[in-house]
Amino acid sequence: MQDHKLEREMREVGEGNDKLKLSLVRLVKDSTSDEESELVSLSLGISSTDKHEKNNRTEKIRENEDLKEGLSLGLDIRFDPSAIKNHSTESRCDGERKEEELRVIWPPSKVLKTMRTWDKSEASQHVEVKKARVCIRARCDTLTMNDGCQWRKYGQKIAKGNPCPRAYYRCTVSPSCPVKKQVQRCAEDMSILITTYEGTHNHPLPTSATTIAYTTSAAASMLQSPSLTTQLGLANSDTVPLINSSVPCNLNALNFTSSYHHLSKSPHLYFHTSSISTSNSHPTVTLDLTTPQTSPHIGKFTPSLSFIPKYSSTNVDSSSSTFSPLQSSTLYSPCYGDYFNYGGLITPNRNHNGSLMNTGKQPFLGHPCQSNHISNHAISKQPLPDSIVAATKAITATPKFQSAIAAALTAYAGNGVKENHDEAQSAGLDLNLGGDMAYTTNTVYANSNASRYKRMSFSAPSAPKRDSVIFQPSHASKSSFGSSSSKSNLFLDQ
DNA sequence: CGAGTTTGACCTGCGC
DNA sequence: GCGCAGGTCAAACTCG
Repeated sequence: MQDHKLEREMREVGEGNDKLKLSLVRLVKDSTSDEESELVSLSLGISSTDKHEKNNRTEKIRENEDLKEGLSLGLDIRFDPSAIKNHSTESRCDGERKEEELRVIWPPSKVLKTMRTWDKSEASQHVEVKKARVCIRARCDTLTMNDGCQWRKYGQKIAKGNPCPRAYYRCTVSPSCPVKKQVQRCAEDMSILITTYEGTHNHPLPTSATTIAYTTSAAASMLQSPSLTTQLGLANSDTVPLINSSVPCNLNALNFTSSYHHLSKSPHLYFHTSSISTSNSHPTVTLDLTTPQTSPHIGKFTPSLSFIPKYSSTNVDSSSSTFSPLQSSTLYSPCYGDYFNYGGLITPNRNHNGSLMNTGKQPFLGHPCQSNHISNHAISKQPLPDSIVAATKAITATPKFQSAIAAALTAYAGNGVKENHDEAQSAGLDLNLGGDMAYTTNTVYANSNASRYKRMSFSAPSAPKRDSVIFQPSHASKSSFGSSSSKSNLFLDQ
């Protein structure tokens, strides 16, 4: 009976991707409303008119449509000193005002120049917002991280102190989009890819891109938080590690939408290995995703816990309405399998949105540091190993897996999101981003009418030890997972 | 031929 | 003012 219900829910989720997305957003909103009284909240471009919309079907439909089109998210920081000033003190009961207040927008770089005459006394009190950046360090074997956006390389330069060239990319989703990013390998550890985002997308994003947008936006917003920077005592050239720091800030978006509830329950965010730097007139939030999650605060919350997908090969085949990892051509990536499973896509020789990069026959002439990367042809034409297919089937056929997925999804997308949400919380359930996020993003891909996303998918040569599913409750003391497991951790290794 | 990359030249900010 | 370094431009090039 119970299993039957779970299976039905699984199918519903498979068929109703939009439903899940809607549910997730509703979940986000619920969480936001729960915490906004005590936290500096980040709307991150998501409307928070939660109290009104519950009974407003029109609003839901519109919201759902917004999701289909992709959210307009980015490192949005509205350059409004007064707004910043009032940011943490004003009442947030008015959803519209909150949205307007919090969806801050970065000025284009050229506008920034003209803003440098802005009241410097004001600027000295707060972290300078004009060139705030979000830097993400992650182990990645590919040229770049696939963040769902469309980028065009416009320059490459050898930076001082690093033999690896720094590549400059510009967002090309919209011709006027000011967002840029820099990609560079870490000099100390070539396996670490450092991606720095700067600017605000002024266009709707593919939903897959909203993931990183959430993160960067949240981080950048945190950077803008006067309260936070005051607490940290940030000054120029300061770099403040947030490890073990009990700085209360609501970085909900960092957790992406999937595990949002988790943060909502933990007003204090403990960065595992992140820092804020305000040096070089570039206030920068660094999210270090290269360190194993052994934080002593693991019992509380470590954003990277939810940030790091452990179930890397998740994929949803909407056509067959089954939840089947590796079923499509979207496969494990050595990069995103570890840290950024934005749909399980990697683009070793493509740009970040899958359009051809360094197209075709042109040999890769980059720096030797990059030469060890897998070539496009070597990967993209590699057939899916039978072992992976077999593993996939084995995984998906495992009752534990199905139960776990179903239970987890039920908590998010089942009837009565809030109730299930609370149940999941009470059960200590942390639907780890690995499964959840991959599901979300792959849902997008599965439903996307943009063929370019489908073209992005390709087969990786192997997926060593990555085809495991780990649903890891964040509160170790709590137990019970779904209906089939009494253990707090459920590991479904193949 | 269009899209995208490469790469040397150029621009800009900053410290001395 | 000068030099350095980061960042950007744009012509040349490759590829499908």
